[in-house]
Amino acid sequence: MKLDILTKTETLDIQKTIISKIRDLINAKNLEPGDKLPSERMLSEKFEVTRSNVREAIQKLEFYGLLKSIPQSGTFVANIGVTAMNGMIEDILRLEEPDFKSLVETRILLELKTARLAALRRTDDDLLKMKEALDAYTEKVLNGEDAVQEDLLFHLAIAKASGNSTMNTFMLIITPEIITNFEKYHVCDKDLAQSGIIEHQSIFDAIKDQKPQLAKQKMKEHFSVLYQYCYNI
Amino acid sequence: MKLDILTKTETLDIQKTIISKIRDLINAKNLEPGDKLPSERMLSEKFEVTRSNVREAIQKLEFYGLLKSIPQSGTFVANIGVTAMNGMIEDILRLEEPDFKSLVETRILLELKTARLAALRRTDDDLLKMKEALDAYTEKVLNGEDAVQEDLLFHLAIAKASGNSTMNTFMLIITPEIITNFEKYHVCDKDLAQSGIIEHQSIFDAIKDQKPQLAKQKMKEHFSVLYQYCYNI
DNA sequence: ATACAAAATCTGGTTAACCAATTACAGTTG
DNA sequence: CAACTGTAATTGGTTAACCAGATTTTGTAT
Repeated sequence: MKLDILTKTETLDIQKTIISKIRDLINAKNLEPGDKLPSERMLSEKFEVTRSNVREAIQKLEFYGLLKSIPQSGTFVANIGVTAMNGMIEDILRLEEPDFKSLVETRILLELKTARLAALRRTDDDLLKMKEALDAYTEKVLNGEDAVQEDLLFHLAIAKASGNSTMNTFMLIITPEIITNFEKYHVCDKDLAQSGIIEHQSIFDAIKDQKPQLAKQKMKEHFSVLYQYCYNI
Repeated sequence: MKLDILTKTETLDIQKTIISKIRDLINAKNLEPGDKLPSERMLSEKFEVTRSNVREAIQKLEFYGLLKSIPQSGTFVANIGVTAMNGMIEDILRLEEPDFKSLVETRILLELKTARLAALRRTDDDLLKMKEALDAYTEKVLNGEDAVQEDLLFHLAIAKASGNSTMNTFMLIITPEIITNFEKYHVCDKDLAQSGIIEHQSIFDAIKDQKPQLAKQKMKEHFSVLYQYCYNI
């Protein structure tokens, strides 16, 4: 029986409350970029929460670039004005958990772009890594084994070859969630994997031959089935 | 004079070392999805680091969906096989800090898409919020004041209206970094802001009239100057 | 031998004390 | 009076002890 351990949702609610209180405080005190916030201890006392709670809230705002903590000195308002600060905190507070449709939509957007960029920028080393991932995938499928992981690694190899570190990071962020949802909705079939070999090969060839438009086109075809599927869930 | 406080880079290096040791351990013990890792205390002893260090490393791997901590029970390998696990950890370890070019490239990709989606999906409430942001921006510019924040909030309002929570989150993540770099490289001029009024209005109208292709086109024109600029840095 | 119950142990999470660097200020000196 | 210096208070970060729930082990009765 649960007694006093807070659930993840409750913890998140506390965090959101603290964040909005920090926003109110910044507005009330008219703090501008570079100004110092009250210390963590004072905030925890003022808000009647633990210092850990305050720290987590600050770290979240730091992740979104709104605050900046400096050791043995204090926490400061980042170089963003109050207007943007208020707007962004509002957005952060209202952020929903990503739904499957939104994930797939974003993945396709990113993958079409990374395929195109990879065709333009891939190094020989990138090509080698992609070939390895492609071969591993092909072998698994031909053996009739599950190849979801190898599929995924081939796509991540393309993202890396795109030379865009931001898109690479974003792909890494959404990939595990995509996998989880794939398994939940049983998206991947064996016959899909079979046709996947040819499609992957086509994408690889286009990138190898440095044909950006073709690479994008082949990636689009690769996703066409998935796209339809996800819009019907 | 610095004595024994570690810099942020050193802390990050320790974290990367721990992450790769966790990967080695998973491989050595052939841990599969659902299997339990040794406790944080054991790991900290085995790796000869503090438990805090181990916790941070685990939390990072949890962020990327590779591990899952359950209170009073243990840390478990997520539902991702060893192959994908190894590949993703390799990618995570090699992740670079995002460069400005990569940020702008990604922003443009996202904004073209969110503009299009917003034209398709915007609610009346979305439209109202966008109008408010647009008016605030216009007023500032006409008064000859700096309007970077209002500019940004208009774009974030579009991202929200796109109805895609993942893209919305990604926009929030890159926005502060974009601002910082804008200020560093002095990207925004006053005359840019002037022409920005007309461009923003065009984008807004297209979204209001639910013309996705036009919205995308107007957004593209809005970014054309920026695009050229950033590729010359 | 088996089923069940109770206690000891182990777990991730939380908290409060502690750390060293910074900062503010009072005191001192020229 | 100004510049400097040493000391005390303040800061975010770190650590070790603690918490309560989960797990395993042990003991007991059937």
